[in-house]
Amino acid sequence: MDMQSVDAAIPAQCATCRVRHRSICAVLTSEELHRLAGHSRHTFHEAGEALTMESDEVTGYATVIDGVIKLSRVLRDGRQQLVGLQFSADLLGRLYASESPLTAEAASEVELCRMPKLVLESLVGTSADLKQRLLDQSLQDLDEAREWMVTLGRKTAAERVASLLLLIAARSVGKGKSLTGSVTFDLPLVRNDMADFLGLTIETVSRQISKLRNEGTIVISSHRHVVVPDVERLRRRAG
Amino acid sequence: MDMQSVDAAIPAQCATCRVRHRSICAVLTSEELHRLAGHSRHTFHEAGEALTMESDEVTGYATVIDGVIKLSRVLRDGRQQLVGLQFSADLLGRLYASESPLTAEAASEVELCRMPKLVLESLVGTSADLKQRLLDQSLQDLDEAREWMVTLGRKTAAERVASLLLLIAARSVGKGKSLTGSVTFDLPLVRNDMADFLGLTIETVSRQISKLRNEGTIVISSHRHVVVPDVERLRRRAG
DNA sequence: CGATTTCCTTGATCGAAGTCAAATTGCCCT
DNA sequence: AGGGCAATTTGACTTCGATCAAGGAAATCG
Repeated sequence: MDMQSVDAAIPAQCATCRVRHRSICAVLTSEELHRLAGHSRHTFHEAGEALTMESDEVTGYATVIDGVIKLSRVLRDGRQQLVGLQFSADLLGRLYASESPLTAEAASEVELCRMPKLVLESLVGTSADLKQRLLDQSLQDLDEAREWMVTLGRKTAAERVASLLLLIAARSVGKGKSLTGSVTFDLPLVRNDMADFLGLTIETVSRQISKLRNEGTIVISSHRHVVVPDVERLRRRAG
Repeated sequence: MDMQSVDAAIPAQCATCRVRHRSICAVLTSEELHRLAGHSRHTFHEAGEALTMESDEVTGYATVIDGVIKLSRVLRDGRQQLVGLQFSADLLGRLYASESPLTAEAASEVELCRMPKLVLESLVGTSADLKQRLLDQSLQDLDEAREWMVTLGRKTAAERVASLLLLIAARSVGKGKSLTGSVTFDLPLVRNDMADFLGLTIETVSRQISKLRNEGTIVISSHRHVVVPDVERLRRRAG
């Protein structure tokens, strides 16, 4: 078996996929890829579009090709809390749940690769590698959720904002890469979303950003573009 | 193969185990049980004893036989946040981590069934059922962590205390059982632990408990014993 | 059994973040 | 380029929970 034939065996739509080597598809054999690709299709969504509502029946999963997705929960009286962000290559959807425990909403323009619920689930049943990958991913998501519990429970407003900037900075440079020196990125969230992620009000978020800007920890142009001249300094501000 | 011979094949120490049918051991074959039991031993710990420290090297996992364990993270300046509780039958330890991301401390008297890291991990590699079970568990832990993020980010002090009482009440009646009518249980946490779980101070927790007591939502005798005459009413107070 | 320590409650005051209100900025769209 | 709208910033004031302080109830121990 030479490389040529292996490559040829990959579905056409997967061969050009930008997240092919970082998504769950990275652990699938070409045969498994075919099984999945035969039922997959790409969809496009604009910022603000709801992708899944709390308590909705779950009909499928999706890999995030491009864009950022907000995961949130809402209390009966309307108070909202973001509980996670999903970036490029992440898998969207609560595995095995018949109804979604969360609301998923596009924070930016989003491209998804959707697949039917049962197709992915049966693949999990037959591929130990895929199951392992999903286990690793959910353990890491759990670590991140607990880390964020510390932010929500014990940090000041300024520390929370700094923590969020760090989190987004880390994602924007790419998973696994070290975060040092200076970083530049665009915020995928509007102030309101930041407030909902941080358990604060929009006014408090704005004031804390101004404070970080005034003390030189960050430089902001046009509300969305952020420059962090010294990541270590921002990290100290994050508590 | 008759039932007698199957039962006989179970390790002696497992045959009398109180959590045998609820812990990860429930999905193991008798052969796998033997592999595990050969390297397992029970340990006993008193309230307040540290079981694992943040950044400690992880040498093993443990099933909680009896008692309650606090999982926490501490900021450099000493602020502490509980990020989870582990009850009877739960598995203690972050799978695959070489160093613990959390501190684990006994909240009450605790009995553990300890097993070496590599023994469990190799069992996960060979048993699809075990891997599935661990995946299900970590997905559920993630759901709970996110649920708690809502509590920490968006609820008032009174709602947080009510939420914690509900969480403990649900665990005390047993997983999967419905929680309605009236419930009675003992708090496994002192006020200080409650405060650290809720992102509040001990004084605020005490005041909110007094408030819930004065309005008749709960009845408390001797600081630890709680009666909830109407669970639905407590649920409304939890936001 | 009384002494000591730890845990819990309650009161008085303070401060960080929330609320209400009013600019200001930037973006989209003819 | 200008008008309109949504997002953001900033200011004035309020409030909820933190902090500081004291006293009371329970568990622990000699």
